[in-house]
Amino acid sequence: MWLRASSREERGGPPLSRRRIVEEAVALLDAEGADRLTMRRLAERLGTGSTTLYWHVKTKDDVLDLALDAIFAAVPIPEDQEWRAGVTRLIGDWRATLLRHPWSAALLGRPMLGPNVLARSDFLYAALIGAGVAEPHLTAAAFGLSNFVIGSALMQATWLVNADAETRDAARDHMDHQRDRYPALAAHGPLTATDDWDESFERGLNWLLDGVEATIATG
Amino acid sequence: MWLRASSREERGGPPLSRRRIVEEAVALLDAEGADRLTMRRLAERLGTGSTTLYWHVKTKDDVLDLALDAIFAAVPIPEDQEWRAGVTRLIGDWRATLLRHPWSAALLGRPMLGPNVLARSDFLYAALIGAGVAEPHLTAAAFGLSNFVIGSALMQATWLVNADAETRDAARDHMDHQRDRYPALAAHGPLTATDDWDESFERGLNWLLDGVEATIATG
DNA sequence: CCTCCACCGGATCGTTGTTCGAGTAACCGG
DNA sequence: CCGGTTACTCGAACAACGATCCGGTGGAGG
Repeated sequence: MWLRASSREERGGPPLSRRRIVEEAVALLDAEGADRLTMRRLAERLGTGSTTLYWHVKTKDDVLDLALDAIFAAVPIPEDQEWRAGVTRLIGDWRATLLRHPWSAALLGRPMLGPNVLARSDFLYAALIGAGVAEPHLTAAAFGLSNFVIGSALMQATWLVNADAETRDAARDHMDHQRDRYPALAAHGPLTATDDWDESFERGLNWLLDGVEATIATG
Repeated sequence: MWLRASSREERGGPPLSRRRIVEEAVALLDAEGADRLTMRRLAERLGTGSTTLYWHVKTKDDVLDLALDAIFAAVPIPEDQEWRAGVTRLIGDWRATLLRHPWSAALLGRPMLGPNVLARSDFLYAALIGAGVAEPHLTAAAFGLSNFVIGSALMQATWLVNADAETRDAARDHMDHQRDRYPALAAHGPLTATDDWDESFERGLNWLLDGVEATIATG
């Protein structure tokens, strides 16, 4: 009796569930990064055996897909009346969430079909339609805005979060030593400490929104 | 003598070199995708033992970094006089190369410091500077254009190349069954067969370029 | 002929995702 | 109260991976 398998309390809290697995996966990813996420390590944090996870989840990729969608729950769906304010807020929060979980940038190359992502994409389309954006501008606008925020977050996460200071310094030295080969890049490129990611993002976003807005009147 | 280790001809052509390894890695990635690239399989295609590769290359990540940079050799550095034509051509060829090697999209999350990438980034900065774009618009323009093409290629590679038809159909069904939950998305979103990736890309790119151009006169 | 050194690869280690099958606890109709 | 079904757990094991160790091998130079 007393030698039997550990009770629930000893294993740490509530029973295992897909929900708990995803929660802990996000926490693990936030704390240690993408390459440290292992089914065994994840199970250990949950106080269970590693193979137990496969009852609730089909593969590790499922865990990643679920974790990726889960973080977008933190992106509020705007309620602004003015379309541009709403879209700006959505894209900004979208980017902030991606940067708050830098491991997510590396996962953007997989189909995002979770409910949180779909709901926010639906808002984007609805906001643009409501603003009077029609095809073929509509698809271009939705794609352009999504792709812009994805690319921005991916690039920034790569350099400012995922890359350690050692890598950044090495990159700086690497460019300094080849200053004559890449003159414009060395003088004005990134890593020159004069760049402001947030401001650059906002400018680019406004260029896109200006272009979208210009298509409304003219059709 | 005749029973000794295989001669060079039997092992397949020229001696091993970092150059040949990268060439074969790109060929393997093109043919079978990113998850099928293995040091053992790569060595097999080269007619050598797997551990031999580690003499020419430090880790597998090095192979990926080298392969990623290698494909950008196919992006010509434009010689247009007009800055906008040159930038448009560069970004377009950049995108075409990423889509021709769909595995590259998943690797965009790692620092790109290879000579081919740096040379083309340098051209982008030089073209913008030559056009009269000054800070803070310069960084925003270079970032915006790069991030836009990266995001676009990543998204398109995800859906049209990496995802098999089965996944695409499943996604379509998934959205059809939830048409009431995501009305705008189901009616106008991607995968509705009315979307034209190339045209959408061009429109978004022109919105960005219009915005950049507008900053030249006003400063 | 000998020595050195760039280059090669078999054996091996530790780790990973995933499967198999034997378990156990809780519930349910009788 | 009981027999059996269902939901869930997990140790052992497998195949494949990236990487290292260390003993080779062959050609160039003295």
